[in-house]
Parts: sequence; C-alpha cells; structure tokens
Amino acid sequence: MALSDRKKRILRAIVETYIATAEPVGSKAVAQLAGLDVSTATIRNEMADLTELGYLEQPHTSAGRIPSAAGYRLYVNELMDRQQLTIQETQRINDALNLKMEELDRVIDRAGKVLSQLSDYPVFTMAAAKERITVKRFDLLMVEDNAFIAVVMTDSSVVKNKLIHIPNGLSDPQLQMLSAVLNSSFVGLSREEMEEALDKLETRTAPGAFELISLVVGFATEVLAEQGQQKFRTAGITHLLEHPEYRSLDKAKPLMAYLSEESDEPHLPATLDTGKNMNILIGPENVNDALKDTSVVMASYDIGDNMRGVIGVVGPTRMDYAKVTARLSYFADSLTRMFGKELPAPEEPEE
Amino acid sequence: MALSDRKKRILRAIVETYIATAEPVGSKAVAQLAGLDVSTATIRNEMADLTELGYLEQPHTSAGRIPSAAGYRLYVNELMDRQQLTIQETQRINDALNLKMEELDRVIDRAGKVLSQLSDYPVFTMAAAKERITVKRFDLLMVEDNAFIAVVMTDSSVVKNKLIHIPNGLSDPQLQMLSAVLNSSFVGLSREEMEEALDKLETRTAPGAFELISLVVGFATEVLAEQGQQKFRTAGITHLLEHPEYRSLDKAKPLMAYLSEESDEPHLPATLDTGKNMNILIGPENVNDALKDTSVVMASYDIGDNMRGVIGVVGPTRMDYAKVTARLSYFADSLTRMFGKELPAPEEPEE
DNA sequence: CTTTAGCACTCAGGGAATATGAGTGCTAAA
DNA sequence: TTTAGCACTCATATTCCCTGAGTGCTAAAG
Repeated sequence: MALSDRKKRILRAIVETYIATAEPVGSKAVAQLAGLDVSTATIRNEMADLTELGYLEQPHTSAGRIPSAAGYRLYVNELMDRQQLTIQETQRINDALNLKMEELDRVIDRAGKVLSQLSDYPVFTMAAAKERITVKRFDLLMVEDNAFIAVVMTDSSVVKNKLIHIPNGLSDPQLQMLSAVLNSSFVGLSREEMEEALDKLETRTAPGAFELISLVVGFATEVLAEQGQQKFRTAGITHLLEHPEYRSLDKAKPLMAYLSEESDEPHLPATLDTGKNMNILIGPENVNDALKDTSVVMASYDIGDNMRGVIGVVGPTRMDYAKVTARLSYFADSLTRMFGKELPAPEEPEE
Repeated sequence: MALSDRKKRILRAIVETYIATAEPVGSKAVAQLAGLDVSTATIRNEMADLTELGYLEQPHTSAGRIPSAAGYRLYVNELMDRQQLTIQETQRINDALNLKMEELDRVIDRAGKVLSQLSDYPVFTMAAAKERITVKRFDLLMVEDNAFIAVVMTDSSVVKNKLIHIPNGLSDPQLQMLSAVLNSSFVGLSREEMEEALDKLETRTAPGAFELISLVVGFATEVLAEQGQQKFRTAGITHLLEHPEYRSLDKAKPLMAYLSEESDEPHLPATLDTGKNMNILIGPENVNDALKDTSVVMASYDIGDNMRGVIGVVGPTRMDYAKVTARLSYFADSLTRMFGKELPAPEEPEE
C-alpha cells in the first residue's frame, strides 16, 4: 500500500510549495515544479487520489490542495531532505554558545534567542534535573556579627548561596557546630527526605539551634526544588506575527499568551524523559488545545550527567520542517557537546 | 490664557470617553456626558476652539474629535482624578509582593506580571545599582581536590558564587594565601580599579598564583558588572493586542519586538536617576522611534540604599492614565517599602 | 455677546452586486 | 494510462450606493 514514486514526488512538491507560499497549490504549479513530464490533468488525477488517501485537503472545491496533518507527517518521515547548514550559520551558532562559560540559564537563553533568529519561529527552552538530586555539602561563612552566608552545593555541582541574618549573633564554635550538623545529617538527602530529617531533629535539638538549621535546610530544599523544576522560557514570540496563519489576532493572541508564560503552569508536552532526541508534533498530534493548529519540533540534550534540557521550535503546521530540524539538531548536539565538556566543570583555566 | 472651566470639562469628557471607547467623540456624546446644560451646537463651538488651541484633533472632517498629545498632557497634569484602588487590588498586590522573600529578580518579575494583569498593559522593569559598587569580601571553599568555590559579596550585600576548577589541585595553605591576597588587595575597589590592580599585581606574583587570582577577580568583575547593568525585563506584552490601535500587525509587530528584547540594546529612556518618582511620556514626547505613538508611564523606587529600580507601563497614547498611575504609584511605594524593610536583610527569622 | 435651532455638507464604513480567475472534476479521444 | 477540452465552482477583489454620525455655518433668540 506504499505510494507510487510519482505520488510521492507530487506530495512533496505540494508540501514544499505550500510551506513556501502559504497558499493552496494547484495542479499547474505542481506540473512545473515536480519535474515530471506529465500534463496537469494527470497531476489532477493523482492529486484526487492523494486527497482520497487523506494526505491532502481542499479548503474549498475550487481551490488547490494543502497538505493534511497526515501529509506533513509523511513528508517529515520520508520525503524531506536533510538540509545542510551554511558555514555562516554554524559559525553563528558556535559564536553564540562558546562564549566564556556563563551561568547555565544564560547560555540556554542565548541559545533560544539565536535559534529563533535562525529559524524565524518562536523557540522555547526547558531544563531540569533528570533524577533525584541531593545536597553534596554545606558551608557557612560568618559575615560581620549578625549574618552568615549559607552555601549549598548539589551533587550536580550547582552552587547557590543565601545571606541569612541572625539578630542575636553567633559565636565561631556555634557556627562550626551548625555546619557539622548540616553536613552530617542532611547531605545526600532528597528534598522530601530533608524535610523528614528536619522533623525528627526538632525534638532532639535546642530550639535556638534548630531555628537556624531549619533556615539553612529550608534554603537547601528551595534550591533542590528549583533545580528539579522545569524552567520554561521562550524567545522570539513575535516571529509568530510574521506568518500569515497568525495574521488574525484571534489566532495569534491565545498562542502568544500561552507561550509568554501568561497562561499559568500547564505547559508544553515537553517530554524531557523521552529517549528520542528529536521529536516532531504536527498540529492535531498536540494534546494541548492552544497548540491544535500548531506544530512543535523539539530536541533534547544532556546537561552534564544529571540534567537534561529541551529546546524546541513552535510554528504553524505549515512549518519549514527541513530548515527547522536541521538547525535544531545542530543546536541540540552543540549543547550536549559543550555541557558535556564544560559541566560539571564550568570553567577550565586555559593554559 | 487659562481655559474656561467649561472648556476643561469638555476636554476632560472627550479624553475620558475616547480612552474608554477608542472612537472619535462627537458633540452629542459630550453634551450628555459632560453634565453641562448646553446644546450640542454650543459644544461644537467650544470644540472648535479647543481644536484651534491644539488640544483636540479631527481624524477627518465629518468625524468627532480625539485628544491631541497636548490634550492628553493637559488632562494628565490638571484634569485627571486621582483614582483609588479597591481593597481587592491592594490585597492582590500585597499578596504578590509579600511572599517569603526571594531573589530580587524574581520579586521584580512578579511585580511586573501582576501590574500588567491589573492594568491590562505591558509592563517593563529595570533595576541597577545607583552608584559605584565594590566587593566587600571574598571567600574560597575547597571542594574535593580539583575545584573550589569562590564566594563574592558586594557592599550592597549581594552574594554570588562560582565553582572554579583547578587541574593541579591546591593545598590548604595555598588557598589561605590566595584568600588573603584577594581580601587585602581587591576589597573596596570598583570594577575598573580591580582590573588596574590586577595588572599591577601581575609582575609581582608567581604565574601560577596569578592565574588563580585573575580567575576569581574576573568573576568578581563580572558580578559587579551584572549588578551595575540595567536589567530590562517585560511582562504581558500580549496585552498590546487587546487594544485596537495595535489591531494592525504592522503597528503591533515593531513595538512588540522592541519590548521583547529582540531589537538589541538601545532600550527605553528609563531615567533611573531622575529625582521625580512618577514620569509620564506621551506619544511624541518619547524620543525613541518605536515609541512615537506610544505612551510610557513609569515610576522609580529604591531597592535598599544602593540600588534603584524602574517599573513602567507601556500602551497606546490613548492609555487609561488615571487607572495606570494609581496602580503604578502603589506598586512603586510598596516596592520601596518592602525593599527598605527587607534589604539588605533578605530574611528575618520570625520569632 | 452668547446660545441655540436649523440646515446643507462631508465622508468612513457597510452591504449588495458584479467581475475575475485560479482551480477543479469529468468526459472522450489518443 | 494519459491528455485535451470544457463546463462549473467559489474565494477574492472591485465597484457602487446608501446610511448616518458628525461637522461648520447662518440666522434668530436670549
């Protein structure tokens, strides 16, 4: 039940010209473009077949054809050429990512921005710890008399700190003691485990000391929570407005609101834990209502050993899949490569 | 050359109904709304005068009038009522801000988001150190054998850290020494001064040690740079699309791109250092081209002693100034108050 | 001098009618 | 199986006309 070669060429020509023009494609245009030496009538017959098979749709009787979701799917799976990036583009990407290593978030943000510029579609990014993360060590640094800095390092080598004020001051030995308790009782525990451990400790500890411990542990659980959370960010949402399917604001507004974090939480079906690297969701394949007429192309990458990120492109079903997938996979590879090399060692002193 | 009372009432009625309806206001509507017991003909005469004086404009001969920039200006300066917030609104604002104190950036982000929801316009925020900031102290914490954590605290009590890898390891005394050099030679210096000091030090120090020092100092300068930088963020840009003046995408796109950080650097004329608290820029008063048909209402607030922030609302010239200024000033006051109380003491252990 | 009624005039926006043309399906011949 | 030919469909653009809100001006009234 495979399609004839000719049908495939016709389908491909239709998908590609529709992607380029956003207008229904007629038999005449296909005849010229598909490079087949047959008449438009023949093409029409084939197109009728393809419509019957569900790969094409007709907006109305007297218009050309546009690809259906199934048509795009077939195109993406079998027909599409693997596009090459130009040297300028790879250069651009490398420049953007290989800046002197900054904070994770910023690198990801920048990646999103550049990908959006290169693809002309909005881009979203997420990152989260893959599995259970724990605190690897605590450090406390006295500052003046009435405050100390709590430094928390996770087992994925993320380090966070917080300034904690203490009205009554704290002696050096007290600080040592505090640090000892933290490092002996709370290292290696997940967030929930830390909270349990804290409860147990309460009865066995002097109230004053417990107060301080719970402040630091509270901060540590926040850090773990934040690391485990999937931070959703977007770049280039205004690119949406460049595509005719969003010319009407009724279409554009909900999607833009959805992307710009204004609709609350329930975000993209970004399957962080999928094994596959590249994932294409075409229109109705999206579960989420706001994305029904939208395609999402996303790729995941590793951030060191313990985290994983997703970077994805959002656009109309009529998306330039060939262009997007090429750029996207290059990005995902680059990110994996650079985080593999650089994390958990954020900066190598070059010499 | 002051306007008669009646003219003022007419102007005010026109501004307010135009703000509400977005459509040119005719003499009949004014007669009903202004509460003056005069005929439409009289109103027409007055409106003709106001047009002549430059406070009103006529889109075309047979339409009603709309306020000119000067008209808005007069309205904002003299005619506008000071609006009260409802209890629900102040409650909402307090809830949003008085969460347990998180990082500065997040509080500001949340403030922007809530203000945007309450005002139905996009909101931008910025924050930066007011004056010269310096490092107050350095701490170094050895982690395993091949890395240490550098902790930098600025004089505005911001603490940042970074994990630094060292291929060759480091002995405890070496670390002590490093720390001593940093704390004796680089505390109290501005970014530029640190770089100078680093240059001078180079000749007098062993290459290996200098390498490490320059890594830590490099990080410190980054921290100072980041603090001094004005971080521009926006929330709720999609609110733009709700206003008829941005129904045409040609209008909406550039402004949205401008706001969503896609057009590079040269951002809002946000005068961080202005003495005034509230600042209203109406349409052509904006220097920037992208904002020519746009009004900006902004307020500044203090973040502790050493930083200052701006929060502002962006919208069409036909903006609901009364509503916006009321909410905005409440926000600015709340922010100043909360940062005054909570910073530089980010969290008081309650007891 | 100010206000008002009356009136002719303007002009954007909406709706119906019409024209255009790209594209189709079908039939019959090659 | 392919192709030429033809009648048919229908979205879109164009034109034209109508409607009505709003204006400015004039002349009378207060």
